[in-house]
Amino acid sequence: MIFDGYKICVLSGFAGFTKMSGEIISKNISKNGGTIIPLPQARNQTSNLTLIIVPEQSDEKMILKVMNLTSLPSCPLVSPNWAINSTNSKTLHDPNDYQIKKTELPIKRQSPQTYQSPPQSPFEAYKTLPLVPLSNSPEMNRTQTNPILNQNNTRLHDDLLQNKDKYMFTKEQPNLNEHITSVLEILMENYFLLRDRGRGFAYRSAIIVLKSHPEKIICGDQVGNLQKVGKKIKKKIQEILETGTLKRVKAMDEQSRLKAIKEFSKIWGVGSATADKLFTLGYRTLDDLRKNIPQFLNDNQRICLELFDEIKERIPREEVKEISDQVVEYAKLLLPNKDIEANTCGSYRRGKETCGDIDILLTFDDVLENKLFLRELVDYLIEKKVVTHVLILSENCKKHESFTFEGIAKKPDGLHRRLDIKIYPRKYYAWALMHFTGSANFNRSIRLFAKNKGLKLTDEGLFPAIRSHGETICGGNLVECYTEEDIFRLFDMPYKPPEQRDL
DNA sequence: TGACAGCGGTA
DNA sequence: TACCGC
DNA sequence: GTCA
Ligand SMILES: O=c1ccn([C@H]2C[C@H](O)[C@@H](COP(=O)(O)OP(=O)(O)OP(=O)(O)O)O2)c(=O)[nH]1
Ligand SMILES: [Mg+2]
Repeated sequence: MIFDGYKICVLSGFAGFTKMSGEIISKNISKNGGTIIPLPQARNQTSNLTLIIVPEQSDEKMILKVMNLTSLPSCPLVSPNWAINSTNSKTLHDPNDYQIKKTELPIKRQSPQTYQSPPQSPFEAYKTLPLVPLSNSPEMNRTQTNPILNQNNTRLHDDLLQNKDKYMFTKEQPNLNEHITSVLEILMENYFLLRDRGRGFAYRSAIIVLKSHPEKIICGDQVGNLQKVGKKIKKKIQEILETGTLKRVKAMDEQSRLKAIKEFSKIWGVGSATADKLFTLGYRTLDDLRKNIPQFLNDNQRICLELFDEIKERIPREEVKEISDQVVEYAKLLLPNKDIEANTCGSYRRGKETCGDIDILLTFDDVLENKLFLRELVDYLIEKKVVTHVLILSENCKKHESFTFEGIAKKPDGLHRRLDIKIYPRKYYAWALMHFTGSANFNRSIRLFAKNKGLKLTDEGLFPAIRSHGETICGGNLVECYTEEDIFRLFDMPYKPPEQRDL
């Protein structure tokens, strides 16, 4: 193990080095024999540390502030690239070559290890092979396995680790038009709440286009002929650029009906229709609801009203990981002989600092033979006081292949948090991972792309879509994919890391 | 003038 | 089918 | 609201 004996503290979350990157590096160091010392402990025993990994762009002042120390520790400060390159090449690189500060290292230069050619990731191997072209041609509806994807890769992996170097430092392609989309999003939400689905869809489509636009729009004529942005929306953009807001939004803010509906619909299980009904019954605020709980609210809606103040809070990334780790630990305890692949998805996987909920994907073989597993896991989590409420516990009734839990969990002294667990058999891993990583708008976008090619993309695969009057009659699986890269390749698209799927 | 992603659960 | 949420 |  290349990092054997190394005690390393990883500082992240500043100077352009994200916490997610820090987590990935830490995970890799542990996997390769190193010991990660968390910051709180590291503070008290800096002399015990072999080295500290700090952001490439950090300086002394920032590091002192993050570590809450008055003077720099004696151990070397090393760039994350040291760990990345070492793990990638499976040889220990000399930390001296990666020092952030020029202080001489007490570490002695290691003699180079016996050379091993770095094992190519399956994805790398595909790179040199010809792409399988997509087409609408009728041959497509034959169930066929892609010979390229079929070659060697049956091993699942946490692609977060596999692709770390691909995106850890890749420049994010952030939404350059947030100044516009943030306003349009309010409009979109309002229209959906008012059940004006037409305008809701219109703004949603335009927002997706604007968020993907590689250029910041600062003047009206830059809009040009962006898809889905027609005369009316162009005018709205113009107004936003001039005034920073929209008269239409201001006017809507005055509507007491909309204001109340918006409030009510934040409760899990309460949508626009129920919210509207509540308003008609005379309710105006959440407190009105709490004082006099409407009879027609079901159990789940009541639970989520009760816990509203806690559930509404966003969850710090660290806590998402803690609860995930708990859930996964119990899952593995329950099926000790299974090789369970666990991924925390949703906004967590996309690298967000805070998340609306916790989305856990569990994958293993023979899900069908373990129909009762999710039920057992949930019972176990309830017993262990991790899960406090069950909202939905279901098995995919038609085929009994995938399973979903939606509920509420918390850590011992923590707030109540929304928790989703999904279980899929291995053959759906890549599709389910992509689905559950989102974002929802990213899914809409790529699914529409597939649809326009005569295909149907779901959490279970890519299928030929033979449609008659909106009905979809589909044949078998189009192609097996084992990694998200495989899926992007199928679409002939460059791989997009999760953090760039934030549409 | 229909579609705007595609799916499962609940009532 | 309407509604709701992932 | 926008597009095919
Ligand atoms: O309408 C939806 C909602 C969700 N998803 C997928 C993508 C999404 O990323 C994932 C998890 O859903 P969630 O509602 O938790 O969204 P999130 O992206 O994790 O954001 P948040 O931070 O609000 O949880 O499920 C969809 O495909 N369609
Ligand atoms: Mg989520």
